[in-house]
Amino acid sequence: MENYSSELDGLFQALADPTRRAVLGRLGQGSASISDLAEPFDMALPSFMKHVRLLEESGLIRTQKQGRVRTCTLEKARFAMLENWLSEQRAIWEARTDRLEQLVLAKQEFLRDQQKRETGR
Amino acid sequence: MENYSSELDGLFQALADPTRRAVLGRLGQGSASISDLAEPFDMALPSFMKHVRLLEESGLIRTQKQGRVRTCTLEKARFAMLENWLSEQRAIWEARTDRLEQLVLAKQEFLRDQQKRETGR
DNA sequence: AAGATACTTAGCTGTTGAGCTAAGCGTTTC
DNA sequence: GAAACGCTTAGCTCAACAGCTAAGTATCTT
Repeated sequence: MENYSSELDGLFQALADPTRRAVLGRLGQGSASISDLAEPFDMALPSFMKHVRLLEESGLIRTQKQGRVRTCTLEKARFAMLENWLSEQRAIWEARTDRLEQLVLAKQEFLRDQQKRETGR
Repeated sequence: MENYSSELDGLFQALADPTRRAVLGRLGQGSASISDLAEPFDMALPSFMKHVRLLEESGLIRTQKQGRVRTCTLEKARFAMLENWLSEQRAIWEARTDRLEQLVLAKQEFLRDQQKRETGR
């Protein structure tokens, strides 16, 4: 039962490796079998499989086996979670800007009122 | 001398931890000192410092010390690198769609030509 | 049925990550 | 100048990660 935060953990963790990012790139061009995916990498198959499993656990890919071949597919929808997190961050920055604007506006108002008081108008 | 890929490694690695993401959120509201940042977390200061250092190494924050206080600032520009990577991925997907379209178009053309041959026109 | 193929499991090694405590250092504050 | 403050360093533990080899299983192919 993963919550939002630990899903993000897994997502970013999965992306923090060049092999796995390369696999995602490859899968962006279309589904592929494990050994097709593994071929470009100078790595023992069991090592490569670990990357695939991590990617699957993070939700970035789906896999299914037919006969002796396991086919991997990109789960494009999962990328929305990243966009979403980025938006959240930006929203925080904007909120701060809003607050700054409010401060500035409040100060302007104060100064205007003060001037009214001083000039009697 | 970090290259693009290892910078991404560091970036995603830095984001793959809830404490660090929370710090980024906090810094989105404005700069803060180490101890201000550390206050919400039930963690020894040296442990917390490691997170800060990782964030700084990833380029997501900048820090500077005045007197005994170190102030941390969000490096918003760094987030563009994420957007950029996401765009790259999307571009790959789109390229694939283009190729599919070309296949479909090629097939249509083939069928049209074939029909011409069969009908003699 | 034998052999090749495509993973899969088990288990080991070395490195990195996340946390801790204890103690140190430079800067205020009193 | 002593004490308090705000980090900082050093060094330890435990878990997770990235890689390996060796051997196993299930599915084609011949």
